[in-house]
Amino acid sequence: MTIQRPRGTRDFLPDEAFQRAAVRRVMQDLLVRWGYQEVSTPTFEKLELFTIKSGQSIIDEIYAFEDKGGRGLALRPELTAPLMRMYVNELQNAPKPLRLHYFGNCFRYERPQRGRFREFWQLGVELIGSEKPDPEAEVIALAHDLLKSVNVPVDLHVGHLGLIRAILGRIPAGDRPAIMRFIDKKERQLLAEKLEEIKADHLGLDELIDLKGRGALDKAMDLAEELDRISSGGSSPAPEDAISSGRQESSSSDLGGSPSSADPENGRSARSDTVGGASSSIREGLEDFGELVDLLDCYGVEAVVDFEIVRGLEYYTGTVFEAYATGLGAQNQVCGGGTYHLAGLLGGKETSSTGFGIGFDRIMEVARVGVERPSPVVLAFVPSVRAEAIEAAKRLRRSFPVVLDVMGRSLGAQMKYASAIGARQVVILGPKEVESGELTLRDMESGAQESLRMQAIEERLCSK
RNA sequence: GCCGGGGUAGGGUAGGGGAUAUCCUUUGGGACUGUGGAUCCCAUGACCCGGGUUCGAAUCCCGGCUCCGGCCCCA
Repeated sequence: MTIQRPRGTRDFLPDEAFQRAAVRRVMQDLLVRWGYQEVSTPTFEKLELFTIKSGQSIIDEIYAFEDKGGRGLALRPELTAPLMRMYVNELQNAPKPLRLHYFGNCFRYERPQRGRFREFWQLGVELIGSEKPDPEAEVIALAHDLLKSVNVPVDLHVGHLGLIRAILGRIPAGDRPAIMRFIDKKERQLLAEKLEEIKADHLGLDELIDLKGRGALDKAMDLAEELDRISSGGSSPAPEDAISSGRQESSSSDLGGSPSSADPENGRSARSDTVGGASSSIREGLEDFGELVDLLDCYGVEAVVDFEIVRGLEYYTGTVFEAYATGLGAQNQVCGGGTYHLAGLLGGKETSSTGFGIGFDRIMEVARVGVERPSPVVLAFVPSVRAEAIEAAKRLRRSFPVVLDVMGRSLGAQMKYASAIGARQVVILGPKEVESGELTLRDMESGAQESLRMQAIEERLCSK
């Protein structure tokens, strides 16, 4: 039996490889036009880079291994963390903001299905150094334009995590996993029951995640103020607490005996000097978010405000967004991103960034760029003038792709081969041509032939 | 990790407890060494893997691998 490729990996034959390269080229051209420079990082990294903020369930999906020196390594499961590692290592003193883009393969040990593979490609950007509405709008508009440039029709949803995190901060840590799960699974009935059970139904969580489209923002503001009133006097945890506790709950399933650092009580006492400003910072966050939505209008980007977007990543802090392609079945999310603080976690100066990743394999199922793979010109020759044929091919290759027979075939067989590989033009070289100094150019579709000098052939075929 | 459906030459297929496994296509050669597509001839090439039942398994049974789709999960 022959050796099969590993599960969840793919071979890309010439047609598909060409299409992928064409789509990639269109998108990368656009990225460069927006001033985002390409960078690339290693295929494998230290395992800790990916586990630093994650629990066991995520580690289970990583292709991790030990090298011969006993180092714990991992094939990268995504590219944001490696990019931020690179930033912290080498680019912290570069002028801000930093506009970077990447295209690379990633690996996850998952069950393959449509639009999901064990080796897959991501294209994305990170704008490092700011978190104001302006950079966020730029990044979201860029994501929108990128998808549009390759004719991927999408629904774009933008949300904000500030308020939902504040509300979760007031729910006992042990109940959060179930609640997050119900939100994610869109189990509204179960969510409502659970909120009632733990007497959290007055916090506005279920109302919040229902907020979509026009007017959602104003209502979210109302909810924020209401939240303020309910929690009379300084019991609101700072956003950072909500974030850090959010991390713990999603990464471990046995919260019963988990460290009490996840308990808002601790965070509260440690941060008692900041509590007064906490809820107002939520309002500020929402105001910025409103400005972002206005800016998207300026960019001509249609986006649905959607407070149900929570994203799986724990390091997102404010604005988040996702794009869903129409007509892709179960795996229709093709793009996701938001604003996050990762540099500090990786040992650098705290810096905020906004970025997104596009699932390249998923968009390839619907992307169209309208270019066809060109086939080379065949230079067919009579064996007696092989040396001259090699010389002629060398010259013509400066202008266009040329292939020469290497099978010792007759002229007729070379013509047959040219036809089989779809060559549109054949240049014929034999003793006659060598003598006259003019080559024969044959159009394979019409069968028309003419004698031309080398330069004329170059000009003719280049202009096509 | 769970559920369902598949796996016969490079691609597509027929068959089916018993003889050399069917056909189309592709590939290489030839008819045909100065002009392709057609036709003909020749050649190469397969029962996913392992175990079981059997005198005999590609066929039946079990396990595995893998592909497709749906869950779970999704940094």
